[in-house]
Amino acid sequence: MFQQAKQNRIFQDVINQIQEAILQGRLKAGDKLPAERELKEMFHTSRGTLREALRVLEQKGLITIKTGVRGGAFVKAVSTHQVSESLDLLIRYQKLSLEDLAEFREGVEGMVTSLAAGRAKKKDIEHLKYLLKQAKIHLDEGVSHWDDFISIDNALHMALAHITGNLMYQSVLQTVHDNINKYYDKFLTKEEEIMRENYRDLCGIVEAVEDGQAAKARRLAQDHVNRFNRFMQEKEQQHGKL
Amino acid sequence: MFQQAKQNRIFQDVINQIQEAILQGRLKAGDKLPAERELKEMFHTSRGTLREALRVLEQKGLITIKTGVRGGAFVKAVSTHQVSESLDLLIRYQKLSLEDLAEFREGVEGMVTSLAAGRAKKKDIEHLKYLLKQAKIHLDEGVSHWDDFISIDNALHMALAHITGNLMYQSVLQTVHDNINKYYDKFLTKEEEIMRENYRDLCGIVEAVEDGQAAKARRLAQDHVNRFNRFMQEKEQQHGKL
DNA sequence: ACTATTAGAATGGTTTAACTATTATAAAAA
DNA sequence: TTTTTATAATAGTTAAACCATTCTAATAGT
Repeated sequence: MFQQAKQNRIFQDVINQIQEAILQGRLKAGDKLPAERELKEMFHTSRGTLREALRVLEQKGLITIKTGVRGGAFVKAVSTHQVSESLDLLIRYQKLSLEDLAEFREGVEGMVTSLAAGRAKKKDIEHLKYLLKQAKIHLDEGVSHWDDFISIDNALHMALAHITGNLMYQSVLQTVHDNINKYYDKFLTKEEEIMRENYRDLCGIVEAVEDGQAAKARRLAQDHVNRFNRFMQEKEQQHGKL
Repeated sequence: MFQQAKQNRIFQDVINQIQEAILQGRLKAGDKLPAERELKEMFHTSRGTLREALRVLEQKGLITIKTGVRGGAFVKAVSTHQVSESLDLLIRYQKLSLEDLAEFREGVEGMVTSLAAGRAKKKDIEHLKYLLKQAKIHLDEGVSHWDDFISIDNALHMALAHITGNLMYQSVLQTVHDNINKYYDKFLTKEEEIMRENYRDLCGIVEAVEDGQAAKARRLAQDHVNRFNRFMQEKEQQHGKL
């Protein structure tokens, strides 16, 4: 039920105090914390203990530390980076399979696209079509522009997440993309036919979103992601276990 | 493109070496690392620097540290805990609105329940029915057992996530529950009628899962969560902005 | 012989004081 | 005006000691 209160650890108390200050907005992104030698006085602790606390806060993604004059600990804008990193650890430690991540992505993209279909404004549709145009350009340039094409594909999915107006979907989708893209790179063969198929998918999705057809948009998005996933899993099996 | 190579930081090198040993399986869960005073010799570094590295590894969830004789740094089984923790941090930092969180939960519960409907084994169904029985008991005990009822409700949703066999859904749903329950506590009026309605929902969901009706299960789960969310948002508006 | 107490040792937690490395800025030189 | 150089502020590292916690084994009491 409860976690053991290890309050004997001074550095933990320092971590808590600084973290709370950041989460409550008393310290804002970009703010500079006092120098270590000042902080140590403020917390009535030693420099070593203080530095252990700073290391943890750095690892949590709450601060960055720069050396040199005018250096020090600076408050960071918390981003999805730490979530991605811990997810990456899970995958590398083989607690989480690529299949699970892919299945999760399929579900999330489906929901996102379906919500976007109900909320897209005229300006949003324009932006989606702009991205489609970019995708077409890279498609016409052929398989050498595969990477450009893929990044437009990702941008389009993130644009859909943005249209939902729901930050949670945006963060989660960003994290999933960060992690799964590494494997796409490893397991996806770069063929022009695949680019072509995916381009057709994207056109269909944007059309359904424009027409407000939520169910259709969801289905298309899931199929789209699913095709990617199938290609990848075939390749993965050919490679054998890693 | 590339991250700056801050290899001037010795503790980072220590972190990398120990982390790699864990990820490659040279160090297994439960293994005990040498004592600080030995490790410091092995890495040709000072105890302070070594301890900064251990703090980071601890924060990453790769080791735990115990004091006293026979204490030390023990390799942990990597779990979803860190993903949840960093996601939690992101949610709190972004001050994610109740509406966004609730909408996201609705989607995720829908997907989870739908997947579970396609995968539930006989034993899983038995467990779900056991939970239903518990819920019924708390329901009959009346509104004084509201908290017990809610925790069974949560357990049932997590059980469904477990049935999917997909760790990603499990950790994400756990995080969402942890965060949204704070609001439920604050904004949900504890009425017997609400308990009764929710119990009916749960029965319907389990039935649909048992019959393998994925689409129906999804709809019921979404409606179920949606009713909770509506109740809560009405209350929130009565309270005014927080 | 069994149990309760106590002392010791292994281990992480903290402190202090010094030294090293990095870097922005200001002073000096070209 | 530009380039170089010196300075000072800052994080990074080291070493040695001491404190706090906890397991284990020796001891004492029954």
